[in-house]
Amino acid sequence: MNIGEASAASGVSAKMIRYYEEIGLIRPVGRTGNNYRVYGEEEVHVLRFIKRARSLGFSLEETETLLKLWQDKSRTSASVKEVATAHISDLERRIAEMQGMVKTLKHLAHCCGGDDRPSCPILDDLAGEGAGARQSSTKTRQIA
Amino acid sequence: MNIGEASAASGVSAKMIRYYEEIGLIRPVGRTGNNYRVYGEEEVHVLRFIKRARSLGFSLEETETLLKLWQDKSRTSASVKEVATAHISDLERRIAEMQGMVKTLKHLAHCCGGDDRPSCPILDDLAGEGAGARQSSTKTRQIA
DNA sequence: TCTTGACCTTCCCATGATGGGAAGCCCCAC
DNA sequence: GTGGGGCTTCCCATCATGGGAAGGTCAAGA
Repeated sequence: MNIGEASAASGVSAKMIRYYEEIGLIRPVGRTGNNYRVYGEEEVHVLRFIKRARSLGFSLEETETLLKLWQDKSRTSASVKEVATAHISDLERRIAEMQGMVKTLKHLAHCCGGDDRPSCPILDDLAGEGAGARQSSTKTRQIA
Repeated sequence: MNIGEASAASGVSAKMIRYYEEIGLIRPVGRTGNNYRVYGEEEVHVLRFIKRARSLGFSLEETETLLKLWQDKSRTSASVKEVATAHISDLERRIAEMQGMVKTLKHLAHCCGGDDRPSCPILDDLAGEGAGARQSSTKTRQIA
């Protein structure tokens, strides 16, 4: 299987497959006489694992950890769960941060006429001249 | 005011102030005889505006747009609101994406014993061998 | 057989926003 | 005058991904 076929079979771009090999996330595969990389079902399986981990928001570093745990038959499920729960916490932290932004922005947008006049509470807030918006704004500031 | 004082007064690091100047987000300020940048209250006000916009998640490009609108006395509040609502939509899309990840991950973590045994539904899912988890997984895949 | 197009290879560059750090100049206080 | 801290510019790193150039290779069709 060429890199293009492995890419199609795994959903990982050829560019990324080479990159993953370069950074040591996956092992270098064999080459044909013309220097083309050759992939088998096992390599595609690994690539799909990576793809799936990435789609769940795991970083490449976390993905590497998970990949090693996957291949380590003597792992404990606790060690895997630990990686997952840490990632969940990180996601939830970022979600809360963004929700704080949304809350503030929605309030400001709600207060903004959205008409032809220049007067705008959104800009007033950004300029530090916000009247009542400073309440949730301060909260957002603390988060960010 | 030196760049260090402007940094302290605005909350923007000196490094970033120089960077913002370099990319044209803020105008180059005057220099003293020893080539030090000199800032006044107005520049600090602009820096605080940027800081606040960044803390609400606006990109530097969006921040530049907002900054220009702020300085354009003939702007319409509608144009400002448009930038804000587009950003809200973007935030909400990213939040939903991450919430999908969290949902899937929590389900998997819930199914994982987290004990000394190697059997792990989390790894099974990543490996594409998930039994029931494929339900919400598929959803996450569509989002990501 | 020759050409053409679609592969593959490596290498360099760009993104977005920020930080780290080196080398060198400058100023103030002691 | 010396030391420490501030300023300057310049280069590099992050994280994951894509774009594109230059060159080799293969397969199919004229």
